[in-house]
Amino acid sequence: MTQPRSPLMQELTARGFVFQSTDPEGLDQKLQAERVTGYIGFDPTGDSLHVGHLVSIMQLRWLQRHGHKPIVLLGGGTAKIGDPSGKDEQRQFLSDEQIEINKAGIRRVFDKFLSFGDGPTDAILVDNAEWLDELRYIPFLRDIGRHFTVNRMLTFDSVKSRLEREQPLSFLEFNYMILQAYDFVELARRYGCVLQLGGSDQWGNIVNGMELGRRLDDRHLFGQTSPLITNADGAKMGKTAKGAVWLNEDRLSAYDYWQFWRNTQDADVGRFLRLFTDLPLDEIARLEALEGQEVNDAKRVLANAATTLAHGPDAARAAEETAQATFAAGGAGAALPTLELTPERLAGDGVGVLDLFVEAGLADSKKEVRRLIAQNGARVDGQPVGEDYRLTADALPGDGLKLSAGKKRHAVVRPAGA
RNA sequence: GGAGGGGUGGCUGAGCGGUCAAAAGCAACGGACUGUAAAUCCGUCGGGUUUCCCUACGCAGGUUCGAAUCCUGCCCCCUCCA
Repeated sequence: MTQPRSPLMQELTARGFVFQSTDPEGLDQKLQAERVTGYIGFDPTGDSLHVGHLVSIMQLRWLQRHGHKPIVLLGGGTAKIGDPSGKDEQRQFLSDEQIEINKAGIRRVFDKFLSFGDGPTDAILVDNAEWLDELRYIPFLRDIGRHFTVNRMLTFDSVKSRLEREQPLSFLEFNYMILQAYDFVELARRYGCVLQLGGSDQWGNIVNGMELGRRLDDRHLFGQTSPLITNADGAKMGKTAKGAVWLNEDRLSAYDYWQFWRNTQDADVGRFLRLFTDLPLDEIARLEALEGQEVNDAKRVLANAATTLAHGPDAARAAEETAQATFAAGGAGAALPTLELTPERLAGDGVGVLDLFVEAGLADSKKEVRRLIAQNGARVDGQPVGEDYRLTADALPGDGLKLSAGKKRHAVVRPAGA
């Protein structure tokens, strides 16, 4: 492929967002010639998005920053069906109420990354339930269904893999790709949208939409996918002990989010800086070249930049200060999870370690605390404690004590009201 | 509809009357080494009022001193035949 000339394509290519493209040259030319409207679809199957979605989110952000118009398409309609490409199990049906809750949560995430409004490059959020819920079956089959051959549909990976593994594929799910293809056409008609982005698993769906647009309206639509992002171990990124790394503050604190990025493996730092921050490429190149202990500086920059995007500069700064106070100075930072204990609880014998650690969220069960203690991993104010340790009122200063489970997990206990 | 195979801990997957809270691997957690990295090594890995008790091998019963293991019924999945 020749070097792209449009700023957007240069940016996306240099940062590693581009995997496959239906017509790279054509898209590049169009991007130079005019303002392009592009979209990515998100299924509102959860009330937040996680770092796995970040590659898509960042692409929409770049689209907007380079003067084009992003559409966030929420699959309120398709969420009722479930994308068969995922796993073997059929998708759970979501209630309408749940879908509304999820849409609101997702909208909150996008508010951080895009600017919405009525202007020409302002992002808009659209729900495909708007047109899918009203579809009439026979007209849809006649107008849209005629353009799909089952023969072809059977060759798409999402379907093929199901069939090959002899996993059931319901007719309901079989329709997903048609509806997604139809979404693209509908967005093209309503908003002049000509570009669909997505993960590499969406290639088939994207191509379908593009072709449907050509057959139905003689439109030239473009599609482009991004690579599946794994970490240097080859594991899908964004999985931690507690599950997904959420972008909503109420699912994952800004401090934990910051820590997630701070703990990036050395080998991933450069790639992640390019994908998940807005930092200039030459700056990233400099950070990427750091070696040995100095890569920690790059990780801190990564954590700050990524946290600023998702939670704002204040939260990022607070997270960094807490990390600094906790790890470098061995103290306790303000953003650590905090357990408050009432005077009543602290009276007399006080609170035992087992309860203390469980309540502080550092262990899931008392047994786990026992295990921690047996392995010397449970510390109060930096000192290893035994199973018989009890926290009493006079042992708890007003500014609290630091509880630690292992070297990385910390919390603070303090008297209530202090 | 008929015949056969199977449902085990977060996942993969052994066990097929007692010594089974259930091998092994992965994941996870703690420790050592480091740089809040990776790799490596050691340890842990259902819960509790912890020499004992509770819950657990698809669900519900039964046989037995004793069942993840045997029997009956039900649910679900797979294969072959129709």
